[in-house]
Amino acid sequence: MSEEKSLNFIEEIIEEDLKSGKYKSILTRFPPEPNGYLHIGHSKSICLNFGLAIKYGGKTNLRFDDTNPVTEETEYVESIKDDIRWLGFEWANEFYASDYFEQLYGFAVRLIEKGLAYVDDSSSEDIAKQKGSPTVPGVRNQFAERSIEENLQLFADMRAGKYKDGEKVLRAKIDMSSPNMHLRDPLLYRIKHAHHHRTGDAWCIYPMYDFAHGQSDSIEKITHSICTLEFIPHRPLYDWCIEKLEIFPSKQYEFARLNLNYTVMSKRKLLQLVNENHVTGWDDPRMPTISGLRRRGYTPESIRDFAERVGVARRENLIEFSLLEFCVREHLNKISLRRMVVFNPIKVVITNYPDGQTEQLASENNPEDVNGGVRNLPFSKEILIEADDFMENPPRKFFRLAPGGKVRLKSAYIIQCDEVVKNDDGRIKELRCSYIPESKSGTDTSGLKVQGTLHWVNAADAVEVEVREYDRLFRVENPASEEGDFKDYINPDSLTVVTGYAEPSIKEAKPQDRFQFLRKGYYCLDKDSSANKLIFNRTVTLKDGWSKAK
RNA sequence: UGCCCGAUAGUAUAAUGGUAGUACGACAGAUUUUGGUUCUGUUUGUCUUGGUUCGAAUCCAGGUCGGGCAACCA
Repeated sequence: MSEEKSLNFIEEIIEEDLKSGKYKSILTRFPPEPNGYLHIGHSKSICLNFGLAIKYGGKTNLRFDDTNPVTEETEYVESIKDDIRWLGFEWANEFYASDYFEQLYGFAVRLIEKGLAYVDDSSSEDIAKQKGSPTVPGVRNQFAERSIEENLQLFADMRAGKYKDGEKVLRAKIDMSSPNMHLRDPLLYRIKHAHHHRTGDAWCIYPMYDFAHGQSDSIEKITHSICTLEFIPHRPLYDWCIEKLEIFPSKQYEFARLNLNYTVMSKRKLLQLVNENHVTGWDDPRMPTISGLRRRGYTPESIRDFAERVGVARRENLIEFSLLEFCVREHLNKISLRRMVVFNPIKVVITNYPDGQTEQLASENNPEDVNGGVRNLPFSKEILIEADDFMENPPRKFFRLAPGGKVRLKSAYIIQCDEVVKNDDGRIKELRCSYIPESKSGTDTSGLKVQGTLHWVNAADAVEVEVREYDRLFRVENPASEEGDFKDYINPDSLTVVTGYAEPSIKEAKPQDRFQFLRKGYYCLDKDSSANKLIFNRTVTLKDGWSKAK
């Protein structure tokens, strides 16, 4: 009750708009261009737009901003819808800017009729030149003097396909000396004889972003059109179009996009990583794409929590990856099944355990979940433990196994190391230990206290699995801002493949299952798995206080 | 040397003229059959210079620094 969460600046605007009666309810939109996969940065925008509508009882449209047929594909449309649904959001309507092409054409005609737009025959080089620079005003050319009738005819001819790509454009007539470059007679329509993923060959002229986005918002009666900071200078043009066309006044608000350290967050760069095979695809678990994070084992809940925690403001930011890791650990800790997997095994022979005997020991599936149940672990004379968990000459505060020392095997017995058997080359062959029969987990009457508890696997039942351990994709915090090519900063060790020896219950793993490999990290089954070869992705390690102390 | 946006602990984000708070990180301790979890504590901050005011992170002015803007991309 008492914890009143403060509002971000957009929520403040919305609450004010609702309170003043400006709107009875709000309508937002998420407007991706279908030219790539969605990434964690988009998830901030998705959570914001959908989250706002949920919070204030409004609705959100999904609108594909598909005004450039050259780069856009249906494959991307499908992946985007999958990702949004997976994140847990439902859109009120699925729209496309291309749905409005006819209407947009009409808007352009209206502008021409008002003397506010003209057809320009200049080359793109000439247009750029005439625009001037931020410090030098632009100059208007003779084409701006064409009559309304001529412009109407020319624009109709553009649509009819009488001209080649680049021969003509439609421009707004605003102010060639505006300090805002976007107002120096911006292009409204260009000719592209290209096949569109939805309208096919119906059109050969396509509206530019600035003539499509705001009007699409307006057509849908979007109340709050939320975009990123780089569109701030577009806002006067957004408002200009709406004002001159006298259509529903949607309003644009800008927030700072999400940046995450040790990765890149631009579709162009991510596409390069895919195309040049630095990763295996858009859903490579090292990618910051939503599909990559999903395959890596991230949960929608953790990503939504992350989006909530990073906040919404207007200043540039670079979020630490550790925050994302915190969010996913927090969720996975609650839901994942505990399993024991040894990565770098050494054999332990329990000398006083009866030959040929195997017993089943129950172990909780998840100590965080009282209803999680248990599974059985076979235990016998020969088991495997982690090589790291034994040291012949341990430093102080080493809570694991050492010659003469005692340690608990998780959910099993306390053992004591009696002898280290080595190969000729001096490497440890096996540890010979004795167990304390009355120290059995749950019925321990030994009275012994040990400092360490180890994970282990019964040697005879160990299941070999492939484990893919991922590390950050880049060696530097902000690859995009480094000198030279961002790809020079790729971390060569972002993927390490190891073999794990898992307890037998791992064979029941299903694609949706999430595991905590005890004392190691969180893992999930990868889609590359087959019946006789299980492959796990490491989502994130467990926090490790010991390796830091060393 | 134009215009626009921004600047609060290491990183984010609050405080809306009246006690600078929260989260993550880091560090220390307690608990623990995961060196995990949980719990407790500690550390570190208003870019700068003036002004307005009883009182400024907040308002005003100058400066500094960072980002954006001159695609027939979105």
